[in-house]
Amino acid sequence: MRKPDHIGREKVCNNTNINNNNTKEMLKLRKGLWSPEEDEKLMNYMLRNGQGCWTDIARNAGLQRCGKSCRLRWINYLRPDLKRGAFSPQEEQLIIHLHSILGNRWSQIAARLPGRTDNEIKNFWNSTIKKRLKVNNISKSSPNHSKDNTSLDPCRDVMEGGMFMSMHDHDLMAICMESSLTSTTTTSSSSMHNSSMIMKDRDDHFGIFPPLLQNNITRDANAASSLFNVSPCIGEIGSRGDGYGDCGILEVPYMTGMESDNNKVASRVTDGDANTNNPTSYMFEKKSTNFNNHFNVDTDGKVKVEEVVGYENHWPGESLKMGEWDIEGLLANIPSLPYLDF
DNA sequence: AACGCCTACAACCGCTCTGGT
DNA sequence: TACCAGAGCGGTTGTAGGCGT
Repeated sequence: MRKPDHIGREKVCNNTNINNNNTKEMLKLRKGLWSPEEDEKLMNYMLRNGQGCWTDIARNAGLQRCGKSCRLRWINYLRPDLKRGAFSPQEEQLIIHLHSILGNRWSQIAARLPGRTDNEIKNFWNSTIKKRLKVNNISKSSPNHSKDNTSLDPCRDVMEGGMFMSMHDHDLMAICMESSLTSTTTTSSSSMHNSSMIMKDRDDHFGIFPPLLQNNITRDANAASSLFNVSPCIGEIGSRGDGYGDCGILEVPYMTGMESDNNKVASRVTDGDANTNNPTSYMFEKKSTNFNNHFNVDTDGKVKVEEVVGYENHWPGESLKMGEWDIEGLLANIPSLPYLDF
């Protein structure tokens, strides 16, 4: 990409961490691109001495760089365990998947992609994935497509456009699951491409959780099922008569606690319909004692969403922040993570 | 060939967090 | 408890190189 700045720019490093008494030293600190010589110095020092105080490393390695700059260079470029090159499709999907759960927590996402750095992932997201999703959304939002008045439904737009909206960081969340299928639909797996699982908070902020991408629906749905402690399925979601109905959205008023919350509705996509082996059926199971308040199980055993329900374990005004979630715990249980073949 | 626009990504910047005193 | 320094994080910027005209 950019050529190394061999000449070197000697500027004052604005690192606020630098002791103000070291003004003379600061004036010598270089900024900008690293030269091969600097890389070699830092690499050699790190391999000999290992990681320590970055300010000391910068000084002891004979680098006219601030510790912060050295740290960044090591982490993002020099580290021996870095995996160079383009992101594989698997990595890409995992990034999308994790981003739907973690948001812009690049370091946490990077921690689950061996050999990749947060900076790399962040750049990849901002330059490639974000744009691609935007393009997808625009192409799906053509006049012909949007003349359907249900397009006013943000959930539908988000899902059909394949666009990702960041999940609101706080408030209660509902989970929506979209399927272009109905119980009577017979489809190939390709018909599931636009299926998404949406999280919605009470302010109608939506976020996909997780995004169900082409050819990955089973995997992602399994991830979701793991997060929500899913048990065997008993029915297939149908539709309801309101704005969400056409796309078969399941709305669950509150999701929390993940493992022990009795008030959640399990959801899952299975490899086969319980009756028909339809490979693309959404299956739901009652996890709540209030299940029948929210869903009707008809004579065919099909589940229909009837109404939004109250709260068993959490009163309506109670808010929950993403930060309070046990993200580590959640991610530890995602069965789809091992699919990455590193 | 020259020019301009676009993209990818390295690096910077500013902020928060954390641990030590 | 307050303060400080270092580490770490996420957002943003700058620019080399690719690509189209």
